[in-house]
Amino acid sequence: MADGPTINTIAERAGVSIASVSRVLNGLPTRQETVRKVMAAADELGYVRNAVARSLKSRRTHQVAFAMADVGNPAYLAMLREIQPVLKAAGYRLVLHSTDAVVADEIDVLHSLGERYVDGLIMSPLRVTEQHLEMLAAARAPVVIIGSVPEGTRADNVRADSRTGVRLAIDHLYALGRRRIGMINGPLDTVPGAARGAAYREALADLGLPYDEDLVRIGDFYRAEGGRAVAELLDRVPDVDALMCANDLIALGALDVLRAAGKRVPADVAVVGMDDTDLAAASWPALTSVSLGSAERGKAAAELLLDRLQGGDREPRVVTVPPRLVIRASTAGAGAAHDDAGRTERKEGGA
Amino acid sequence: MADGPTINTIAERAGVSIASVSRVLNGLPTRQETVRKVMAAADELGYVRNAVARSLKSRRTHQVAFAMADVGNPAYLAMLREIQPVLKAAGYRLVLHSTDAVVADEIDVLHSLGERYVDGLIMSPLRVTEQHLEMLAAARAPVVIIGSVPEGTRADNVRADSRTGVRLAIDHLYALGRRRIGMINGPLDTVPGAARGAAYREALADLGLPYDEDLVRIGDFYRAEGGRAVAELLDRVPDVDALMCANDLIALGALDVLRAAGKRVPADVAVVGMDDTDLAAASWPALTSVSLGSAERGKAAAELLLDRLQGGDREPRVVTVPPRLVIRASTAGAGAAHDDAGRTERKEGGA
DNA sequence: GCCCACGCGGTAAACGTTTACAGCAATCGG
DNA sequence: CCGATTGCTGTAAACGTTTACCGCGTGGGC
Repeated sequence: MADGPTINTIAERAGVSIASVSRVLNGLPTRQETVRKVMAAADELGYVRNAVARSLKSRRTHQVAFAMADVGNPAYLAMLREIQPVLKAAGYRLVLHSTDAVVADEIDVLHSLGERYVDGLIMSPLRVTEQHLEMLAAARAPVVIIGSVPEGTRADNVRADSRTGVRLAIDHLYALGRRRIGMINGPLDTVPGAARGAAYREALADLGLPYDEDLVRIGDFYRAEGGRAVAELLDRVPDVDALMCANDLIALGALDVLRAAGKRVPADVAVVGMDDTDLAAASWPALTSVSLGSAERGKAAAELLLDRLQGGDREPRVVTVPPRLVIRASTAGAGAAHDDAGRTERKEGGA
Repeated sequence: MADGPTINTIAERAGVSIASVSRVLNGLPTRQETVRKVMAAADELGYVRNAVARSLKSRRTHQVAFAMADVGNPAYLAMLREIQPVLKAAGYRLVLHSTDAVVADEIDVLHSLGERYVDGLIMSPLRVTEQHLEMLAAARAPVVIIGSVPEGTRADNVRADSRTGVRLAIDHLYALGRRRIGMINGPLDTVPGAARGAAYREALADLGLPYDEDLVRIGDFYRAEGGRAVAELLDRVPDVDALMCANDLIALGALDVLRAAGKRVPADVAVVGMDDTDLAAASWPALTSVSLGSAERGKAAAELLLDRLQGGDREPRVVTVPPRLVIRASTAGAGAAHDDAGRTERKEGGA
């Protein structure tokens, strides 16, 4: 492999100084003749700029990190799908971190910003601890947080509005005549878990429905756990007629268990998921799901970060993406509301 | 933010030379006293090593790139999920490229290896062109290809065996008594498309079934396209009794269309997908699917690359991951073969 | 015909590390 | 008691760029 050509090799071959080579390569004003010679030499040698040396001098890596809680979670993937092209278009590479929602790993990522291998970071922590906030304040590079963060945190922030989202779903169920509406939630010490639980309670209250502890079960944000929680709920409240699930995976678990228990969906029990992932459209019956705009949030986060990287020191900005209820067969009855091809068309929404 | 501390700042503060600081930081033999002073200074200053400068000098970036054809495709995601932790454990960061299966983009990625911002690359091209091979030969860093590559290519290579995979599926359908077995394939100029098409033909021949052009439809590897192709097939061959789909997305499209056409699955038409993605377990009826070991392939690729990065110049190696048929309700009848929790347990297979 | 301005291009320093080499003190063997 | 060895440490050069600065030659204005 012979240790590729450098700017020096070119300079020698073209008979000019390395400064000139650099200038040509960067398109700075240079005499035509010189440009020609340098270009020719570069071509012949198959020269490619060394990104590392460049970064060292220019203090810009043209890399951005995205720390996702879980590579397996389709909601984060939806973000990733949007983030990637935005960054790419702006000439940034994407470094992917998976933190498995482990706080220590997230802190690690924030700490590693000090190594300066990226120009900025997009992060979506499930839990936000005191330590997160400290590290955030001390961060050596701009950070955009996807998810809610306390008032006054000095970081750009993109939020979903799961409160309104849950509200949309409950109203929908209510309008369908459901009155025994259960909730299957994830851990309450997570940001989304807490928000969704509170919103559920609030929505019931506003509709004049009683809050019944037996109707609320806590599991984890995964399919098997969700199923387990549903089984528990069925045990206590056999006549439940609707389930609000804190995400789509839980809802899939709910479908599994309901089917096994001989309940018809939606005739006996209507099911609503959350995040409107690809799985919602793939399942059968297709899941009604509250879209929290994962894609839009990803896009917004990427754009905020780019803006901050290019622009200067504006005040931190908060973007809130409105939720949207996507109605499918799991609530809308036998009409098999065939929304079909999954991704493709959903282009409304977005602030 | 004040321009973070460098090795120089520490040296000054600790009253030693920068060489000593570097030595301490790298754990090279040093007097206890010196170690103490340096560590203290580093701590007080909140020093973090600059990765870029480090890379420049050491010629190692501790980054590896993964170029996936499509961030949306669950098969690639399965790879990603395995690649990420392997790299992380070895101290490498992951740079993610999405090429949208566009040849020019893939070539771009190969070319950019010359920038030396990564130590190696894992790539999974859908098509392999002459240009790919040229660039591969000239690549400035080790590359592992996931997918088949011509004999004699000097690159590590991880393959699926879709030939055997298709065979498993067809044999299964045959054993269930199906004789009018259709195939919905992706483009024939892709590596997997070609392989799967040929394998289908072969499998039929071996079973003594006639090859009927009307039973084969070509679409693309997506859901809507898959559905369209199935509709076409139904039109020509109304009594088709089984469908071999070239991937799970196509199979989902098939389920959509069959349902709309009033065909029962599997009673009237059995459906087999391929790749055994999460979607297969989520759909209803759950899809029988041929696992081509995406996860295993990802893992193997990462391990090959690491080995090459650490070890020296061994001969290129080819790893083939055996396929596995995962039987679910879409072929196995009403028994609703509840394989449930999606990921979690499937731990067999793997070479 | 001089001086100044201007356009180019070269020299060298810097970015923050790692590391070869040399120097120096202390220790050991003879 | 001296030379050689050993154990640490400091100096300086490199890694491959970008860029501030300076010098040179040309052309124009007076």
